[in-house]
Amino acid sequence: MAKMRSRGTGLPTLAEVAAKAGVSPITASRALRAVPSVDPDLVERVRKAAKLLGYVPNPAARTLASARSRSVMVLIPALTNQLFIEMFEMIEQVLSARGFEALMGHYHYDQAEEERLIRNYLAYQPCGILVTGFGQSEVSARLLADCGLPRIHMMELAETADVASVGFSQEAAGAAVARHLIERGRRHFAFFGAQLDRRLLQRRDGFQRALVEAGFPPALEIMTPEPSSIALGAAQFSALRQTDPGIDAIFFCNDDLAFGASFEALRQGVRVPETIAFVGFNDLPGADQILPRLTSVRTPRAEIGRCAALRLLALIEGEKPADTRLDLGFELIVRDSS
Amino acid sequence: MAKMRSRGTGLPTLAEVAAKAGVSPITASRALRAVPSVDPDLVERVRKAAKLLGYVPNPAARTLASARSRSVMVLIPALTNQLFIEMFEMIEQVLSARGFEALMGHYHYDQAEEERLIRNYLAYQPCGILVTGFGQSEVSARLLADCGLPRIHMMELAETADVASVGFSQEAAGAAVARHLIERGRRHFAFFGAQLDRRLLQRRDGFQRALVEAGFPPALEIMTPEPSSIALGAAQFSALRQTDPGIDAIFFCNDDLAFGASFEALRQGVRVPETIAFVGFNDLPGADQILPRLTSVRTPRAEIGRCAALRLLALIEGEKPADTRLDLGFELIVRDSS
DNA sequence: ACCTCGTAAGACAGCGCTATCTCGCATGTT
DNA sequence: AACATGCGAGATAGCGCTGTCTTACGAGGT
Repeated sequence: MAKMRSRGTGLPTLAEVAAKAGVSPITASRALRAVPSVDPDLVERVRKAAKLLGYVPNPAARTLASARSRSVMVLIPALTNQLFIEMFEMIEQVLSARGFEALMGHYHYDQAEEERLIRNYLAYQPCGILVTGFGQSEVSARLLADCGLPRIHMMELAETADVASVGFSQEAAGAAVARHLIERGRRHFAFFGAQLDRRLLQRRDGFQRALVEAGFPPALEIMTPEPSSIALGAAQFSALRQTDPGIDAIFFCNDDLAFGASFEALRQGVRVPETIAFVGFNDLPGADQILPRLTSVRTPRAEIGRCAALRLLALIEGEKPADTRLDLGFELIVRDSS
Repeated sequence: MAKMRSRGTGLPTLAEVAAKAGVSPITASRALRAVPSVDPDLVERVRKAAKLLGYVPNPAARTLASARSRSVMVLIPALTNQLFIEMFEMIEQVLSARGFEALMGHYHYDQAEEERLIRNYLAYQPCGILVTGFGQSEVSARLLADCGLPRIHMMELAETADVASVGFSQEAAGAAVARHLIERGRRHFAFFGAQLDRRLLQRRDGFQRALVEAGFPPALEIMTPEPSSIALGAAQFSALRQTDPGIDAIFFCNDDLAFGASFEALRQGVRVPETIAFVGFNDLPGADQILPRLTSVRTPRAEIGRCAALRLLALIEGEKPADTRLDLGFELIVRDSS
């Protein structure tokens, strides 16, 4: 019995479970993996033995033997944006309900870091990939394509039909904001951007295009590559009031910028929406509480996470993808700030 | 050479690297792990070959062979509190700089979920554990103790010297807030709590004790087990104004509650700090921007993450722990709200 | 009664790596 | 010169599990 010593962690091995159930290790393995060709009675016995011993399969051994883990690589630009947390939590929930795990990595909106992450996580032999958007470096894109793993891009919609994507049209969202502000009688527009990732630029493009199509000059762009934050929004707004007091509507690329600007407006006594209208993006918690309550674009991040995870699991299980593009839309939530 | 086929992911194996460098696999393994007894020239050659081929070690094989991974289990109550994100990012940074990885799990402040997580992650054979606080279930505590892995508790300080901890005194922080409010001439206190985890209760205890010691009656406690949020803070404050208009100082267990209350106060025309003083906790982003700028307790979460990770790595490398308790303190940031 | 066939259970090997033991060689000692 | 010593490099085995092949056995056909 020396061969059946427990693992260092104190967890039992499959062999011990098999011995307890009076079957061979292979049968125990099959029973626990729900391989169909096992006698239901034996399955029951093995299950019971496993539960009794507190058996947890060794994922390292499993991965090594099968050349495939039960983990899904999930790549997220940053953890500091609540947006991605909400998306990720849904992904995790769907995966764990089906016995999969999320191997989550975040790269601070940095392509090089994303590339390192992909390389590292590929070594874990994940069974699928969920990745945010399409802004990868060329090397990253090739790594993702060459590994041949099922993969779904989230938050953005693919331009071609050969890649699966779940998200919404960032451009359409930007355009919707423009139309709303025009409808409210605004004439002098600004766009506030930070971080400057791909999706933000798409929103801006949609916003500008809609303005131009309606006969307005393009909006003033206040852009910075630094991360979006409340303090930054306040500073940007303060600066704008100095340089361009005529602006009567601002579209913020993210709610936190809008929050900061709202605080600054209150401080300076600038009246929102009378003097200037604010529209945020994402409808983060607090948008419905701040003064004035913020008009914002509600993005379906949780639903994106859920659908992307479900579709990925379908691909992993060998299903043929029906639609490769899933547009979950967005919703403009009009509140007091516009 | 059939034995040297690449892995399914397209990544090369150690054997391929070794062949390229003209050494045995075992020497390549040692060279890449920086085992001292290898000729520097060979190390160089192996390194070069590995780089050329884009070699990434297979963590499953490594873990299986050595019965120990390079992963550290990191347990966090929730991802929705920016506090823990900041702590986690520091942990990750320290770990990855030393070639370790974080195996992060969050349990929605739920003991049962935490227990499941521990069991699952133990199967990954991590080399150490970073865990938030001391509020584990008995089973979890036993699992953690029995696995014999180096472990450090974060955010809270241990009561006994046999467990390592890095944090600050939540009680002392609560007491400091009480003293500050008393000093500001406040007389009628309330404590707003949500989530009701251990650390929150410690803060409350410190707050109440300091009030009583100064001769005041204990503060009115507005507590709910639901998660802390901006909307909740607004609702709690609104309710309090109805039931207890005489309260002239509130200590919020987390800044988001204070944010919500600040919005509601603005909406209702309740003057802060003239009519009522607000003190938050954690000094989250935005506390310095909101109206009025919020007095809050700045907690050293990033530093806690950094120190905890460094100390854990020291333990993993076999060092004897000097201090088992590391108190990183806190700072009361007095702003306009009190 | 004989054979085929399908199904359930086991045997076997091996995933990619590292712990451990072994060996060869250069160095130092008397 | 004979021997002990140390050190760098290789050989060997095995981590815990699963893919694949093999075997045992009962059912069904003639």
